[in-house]
Amino acid sequence: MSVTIKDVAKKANVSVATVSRVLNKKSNVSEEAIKAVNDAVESLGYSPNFLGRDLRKSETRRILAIIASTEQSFYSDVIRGMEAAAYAQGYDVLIATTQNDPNHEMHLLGMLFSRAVDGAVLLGPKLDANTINALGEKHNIAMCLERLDNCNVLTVTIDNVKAGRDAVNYLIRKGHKKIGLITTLQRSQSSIDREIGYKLALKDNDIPYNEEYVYFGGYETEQGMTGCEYLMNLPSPPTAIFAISDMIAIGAMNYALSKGYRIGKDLMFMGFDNIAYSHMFVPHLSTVEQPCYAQGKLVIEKLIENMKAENPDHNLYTLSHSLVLRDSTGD
Amino acid sequence: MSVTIKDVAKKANVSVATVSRVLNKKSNVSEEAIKAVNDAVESLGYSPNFLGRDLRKSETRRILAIIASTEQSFYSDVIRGMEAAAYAQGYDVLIATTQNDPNHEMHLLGMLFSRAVDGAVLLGPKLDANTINALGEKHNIAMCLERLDNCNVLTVTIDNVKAGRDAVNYLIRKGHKKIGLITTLQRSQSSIDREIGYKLALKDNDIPYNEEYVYFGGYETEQGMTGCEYLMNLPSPPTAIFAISDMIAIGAMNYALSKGYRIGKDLMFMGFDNIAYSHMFVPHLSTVEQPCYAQGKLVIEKLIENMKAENPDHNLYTLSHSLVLRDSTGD
DNA sequence: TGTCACATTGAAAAGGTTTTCATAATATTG
DNA sequence: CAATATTATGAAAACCTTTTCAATGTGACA
Repeated sequence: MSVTIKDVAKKANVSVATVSRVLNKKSNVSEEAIKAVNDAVESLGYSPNFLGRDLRKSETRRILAIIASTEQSFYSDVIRGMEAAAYAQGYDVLIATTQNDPNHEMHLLGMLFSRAVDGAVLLGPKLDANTINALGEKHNIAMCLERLDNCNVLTVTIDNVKAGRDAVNYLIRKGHKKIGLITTLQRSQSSIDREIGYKLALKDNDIPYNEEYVYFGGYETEQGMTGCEYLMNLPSPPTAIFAISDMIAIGAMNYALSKGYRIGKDLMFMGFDNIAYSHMFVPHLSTVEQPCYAQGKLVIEKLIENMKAENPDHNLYTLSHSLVLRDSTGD
Repeated sequence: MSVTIKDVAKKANVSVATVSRVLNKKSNVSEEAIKAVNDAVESLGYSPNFLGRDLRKSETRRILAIIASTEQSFYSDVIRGMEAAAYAQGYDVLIATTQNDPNHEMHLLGMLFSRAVDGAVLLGPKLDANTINALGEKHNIAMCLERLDNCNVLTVTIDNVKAGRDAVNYLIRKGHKKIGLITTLQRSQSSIDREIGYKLALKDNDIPYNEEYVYFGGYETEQGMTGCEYLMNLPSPPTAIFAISDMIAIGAMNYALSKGYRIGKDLMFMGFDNIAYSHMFVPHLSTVEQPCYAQGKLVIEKLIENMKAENPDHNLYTLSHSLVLRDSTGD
């Protein structure tokens, strides 16, 4: 049916071994044979069957990146970083989405167990730490952007506790004492960590923690609006709000705008992620920026190292974040 | 090294053929054997090697979606649709990005030629129509969201000419005669088509086409700002602006806001795509909505049909769009 | 001339599955 | 009871590569 290495061999009047050698640019093959093979490949329109090749080599040179969905545009820089690192070493990166379904996440990891890919990177897993630990024992798994408590699988992330702490400390330094937090009900470790950072910053400044100031919503802008509405309708509303993502912060600002609050003066906002839109909104949003590209690049480099290593590296790597200050904090 | 079907067979005291039958839920195998095999699989932690399986079956049940990058968040609904259709038939969808590099696009298509996937969907190809036509002759390729002139490859899209025409006609119906267009220098067929629609709408209403009113920029919000600045500094500036994407429109509105134009009154805006942010901005953006999920779903259904078909379907399927009217057109 | 090193080559094994084919055992039919 | 289906099974072929191993041919060297 479709043209195989045998057909090429026949046409070029050489053995399949020689064809393989030419195709893989091995030494010890005559100029003559090289030409004959290349001509045959060309004229037959042959492309090697990766399934046969990969089976024989038991290696695919493909890495699977598993993400919840492609909606969060800030994943795109992480993926660019992953691709750059992978491509530099002759690997391809494939992306698959779980739509937040842990079962589907497990299904996708099946591609790893069944050797359809050489490794997998989880960007915000839905599976629990125990499960991932168990899988990490036997397979090439890494995590990126999101760490998991008690998970000894190679991880590249930022220090979300410190990032939250820095963000809130900045608001406090701006003179605020009543600081709202809009976070998510659906707990990812990063949101938990940012919340811890929030509390630590209060403690740093001897401001008592008030659970009324914490709103639990979702990742959508709408829930940012609702969160802001809730906070501003408290008897003693906050004068600054830290949202654990820019999407949420943008929703929150939207509500505040519609109610006539003067953002950056009466009410300050700090987001997280520095997504493209965060400086398109008027007023521009202050936010915490994490090194997306660098995290993606590093996790792939480490993962590929692990593939070759005797003793895989199961460490946690923490890259550094930074504050980006704009209108919403009066900067 | 790793556990194979042979190990399972040995442990279960049956032949590999029987193991395979159990694993693939074939009939004609005794309850006894089923149990023995399942127990062995469990105790050995066996998962079948997909490379062996796929090679033998010459089928992977995987489809590759090739996109420029995951940055454009509106791809996410298309992908959701693709996944739903694929999953319903036991296929997986893998995503790979080209970062707008046609060479990389070709490299990724290599996975199709080399049978690492059963089919590929191009969402906004960077390759030209001739190349894609040639590839489409021999391989299972489809296009989605973006058609290509003179390309006879299965395509699912909307009628971008009509969509542009509808959008601009709406602005005209609102009383505008001086209408700006912000489009992109980098020509995709959809942007060309929307521009054609723009011209047709003018013609529909006997408004002469004025090339001064057309600004060619990029897909970023920044270029939307620049485009708006250019248009509003014309001797006789437009009173309404159609941008071929919401990102651009948001940038444009951002400029207009900063200059104190009253959006929806002095100056109207119409975007394209109905991205999540388009109703988060104040003022809310009027826009053209295309059925992303439905397009993704249909293209996969048709592509899978084609895989089984004698005579593959190379038609163009056009789904319908709609206007979403909000503040920016005074609605 | 004989020996050796080296370059080039092909036959065949290996990688892990599914599937075909033949066989044996059992059940059904007349 | 004989003849025929039916069911359950395993051996081996097939899928397409890469790689090992042995073999051939060539040139260099003594």
